[in-house]
Parts: sequence; C-alpha cells; structure tokens
Amino acid sequence: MSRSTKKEKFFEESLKLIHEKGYKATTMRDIAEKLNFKVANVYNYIDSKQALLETYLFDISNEFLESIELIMESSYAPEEKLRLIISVHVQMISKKPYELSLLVNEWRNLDEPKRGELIYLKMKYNKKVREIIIAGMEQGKFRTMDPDIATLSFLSTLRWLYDKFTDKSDEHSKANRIEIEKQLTDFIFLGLGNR
Amino acid sequence: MSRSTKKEKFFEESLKLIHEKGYKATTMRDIAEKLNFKVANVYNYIDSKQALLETYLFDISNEFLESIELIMESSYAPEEKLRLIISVHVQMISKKPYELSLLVNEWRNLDEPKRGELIYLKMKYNKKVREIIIAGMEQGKFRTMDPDIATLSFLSTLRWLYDKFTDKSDEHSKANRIEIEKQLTDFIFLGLGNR
DNA sequence: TCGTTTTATGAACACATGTTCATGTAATAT
DNA sequence: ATATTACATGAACATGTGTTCATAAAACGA
Repeated sequence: MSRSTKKEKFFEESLKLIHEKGYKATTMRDIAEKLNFKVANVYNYIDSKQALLETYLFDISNEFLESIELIMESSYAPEEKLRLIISVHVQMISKKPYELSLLVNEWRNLDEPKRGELIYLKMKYNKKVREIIIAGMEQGKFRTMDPDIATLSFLSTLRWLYDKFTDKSDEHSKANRIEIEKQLTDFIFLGLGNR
Repeated sequence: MSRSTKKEKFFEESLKLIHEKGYKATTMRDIAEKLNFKVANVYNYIDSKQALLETYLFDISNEFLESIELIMESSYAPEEKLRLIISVHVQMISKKPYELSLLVNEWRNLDEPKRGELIYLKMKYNKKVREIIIAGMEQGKFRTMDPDIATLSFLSTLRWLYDKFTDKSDEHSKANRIEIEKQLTDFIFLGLGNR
C-alpha cells in the first residue's frame, strides 16, 4: 500500500463509519477496528476525535462557499445562477456524498467555537441563495412568494440528495448524474404539476 | 402543579433537550438538571433512555401513518391526495415540531430491532407517496419525471419545515400555518418558475 | 388519620470512551 | 548501513454515563 494511500484510507473509512453510525456513536475503537489496528494508533493519523469532525466539515463547507461566491459574482441572471447552484450541488454530492451527509447531520456535534463558525458559514450561504431568489422575483422571472419558504424549499430539495449516493442498494454512473441534475432542475422550476 | 402535568413536563423538557443537543449528547443527568432534580429520579418517569427515544419516535410515526392511510384509502384524485398530505404535514409540524425533528434526526440511535421497525414504517410511508405520484403521472396530472426523484424531492420539501417551528427567533400564529401550507403547495406543484 | 402512591435523594457499580505515553517494528530516504 | 519517518502496540488514567437500590419526604385518597 503506497504512502499517502494509508492516510487516505484512514479518512475514508472513518468518514463512512461516522456517516453510518453518527459522530457520537462512533468510537475511536470502532475506527481502529475497521482499519484492523488498535486504538492508540488512531492518534498517529489525527489529533483528536473533534479535529476529525472539523476536518470533514470545514473542508466541504469551504469548497461549497467558494463555488457559490463565484456564482454570485458572475453576471448571470438569477435563474441561471440557481441552475448553476443545483449543478454544483449535484456534482459535489456525487463526488463527496459522505461529507455532505456529515454536513447535514453532524454539524451540531462540533464544540464551540467551531460550531458557531460553521453555523455562520451556513447562514452566509443561505442568505446568498435568498438574495438570488428575491432578485429573480423582482425581475418577474420567479413566481412571487414568501422568500423564506422559497429559500428553505429550494435548499431542502438539494439537501437530501446524498441519500441517493450513499445508498448502497443501487449504482450510479456519470450519465445518471447529469440526468439527476435535469430532473431536479425541472422539479424546482416547474414543480410536480403539468403546466 | 397538577398530577399529569408533572409527567407531561418531563416528556416535554426531555424532548426539547434531545432536539437541541441530540440523543447521544443528552445525558440523563442533563435531563434531571433541567427539571431541577437528581438523576435517579428520572427513572421514576421512564424505564430507560432508549425507551424514552422509542416513545417519541413511534408515537409520531404511528400518528403519521394513520393519516396517510386514511388519505390513501379515500377516493380523492392524486393531486388532492398530495395536497392533503402537505396539509397533514404542516398541521403536524405546527403541533409537534420537536417530535418531527427527532424523527428526522435521531431515528438511527434506536437499537435493533426497533431501528429496523422504524425504518420499515418510513419505507412504507415513502412507498405510498410514490404510488400517488406515479398514479398522478399516469393520469397526466403531473409532469412525467423520474418517480424516485419526484418522491424524494416532494418529501424533502416537507421534512425541513420543523426548522421554522422550532426556531425561537420568530413567532408563528395559526394564520401563519395556513399561509405556509399554501406557499408550500404552490412550490411543490408550480415550482419557482413564473408560469 | 392512615395507607398508598408519587416524587425525590445519595451512593454506588459496571462499563465505555477519549487520550497519553513509553516503546517497538517496518519502511524509506540519503 | 544508518538515520529518519511512518505505522503499530499494551497499559493505564481520568472521566462520563446508564442504571440500580434502599430509603425517605410529600402529596393524596379513603
């Protein structure tokens, strides 16, 4: 097993464990056992359990924020911006479904002050989406509706996607990813209704 | 403080604690402290921590399933059925937001076999929604799209509502509840797009 | 008032868990 | 071949946690 692969394997397996059992329910001994070594050795890979969680959450959060900031600063129209956001989400989820799962489910297990920092990042992200939606309404491109509910609904639709990619019961190809993006975009802009 | 109120208070405060800290992170001592008594006394209200979680999760699940079964067995058209489901969700969430939060976030902390049982109930529910959506598509009332994505998106939009009702930063009246239901229904059937 | 139920407590136990440390072996680089 | 880095272990510690038990006030119904 090559050099960096060992550390990668560690982060990969730990991530999956935390995803499936939850952060609090996953013990350092669980992680060690999954990797076929003893507890003490875990600390050659990471400083603490808390640091492990932080790594996953902030890495993925920052990656997300960078994307949305680029989109925000572009001159695309609101509708195009939302399309891009959907696209980024689907790409991200197809590449890092377990990280996304943690971001949804485990952020509150962060200790302060990291917890506050992450909440701040999340709020920042939500506000940007909200701005885009409001802009779209003002330009008459989106239906006029409560901006909070619109934002919440939009984001909710994207949040649960990781389910489809962490679920081992079926396989997903790249072609599938593109199709999912289309399906989602249609749902968000057109809804379930027929015309 | 009257007789049953004491027990009610116990379940109410425990519920809020678990909602805000998470099941694993909430200790029996936390609960005792919040209610101004000592740990041992907790066991005069509930048999075990696990039993506490089970109570919340299965009560709310069954309540949900009863509703959807009535809806399923009715002769309403698919679109009306979905409208009813949305309505039930919003009502439920406005009445029991914390229970709903647990159902979304804490089900995996159940020990087997209860965990499996709850997953089964959830799948049962999802399948029924899926059936309605497929029926609607076949009757040409809904846009034709991937039924899995449609189902997932529909449910996702409803799942996160508890956020709005557990968030202490703003107040919610009954009037608000009706309006939220309308907003959500429109989002789901019409999407964000203008016509 | 007396018996019963409800509500409460301190003390203790058994076990799990995050972490440290001193030490050892295997792999790699120079 | 040797120095350095990566990977691994056993043992131990401090603390946290769910739970039990014997017991006692307090509240309540008769």
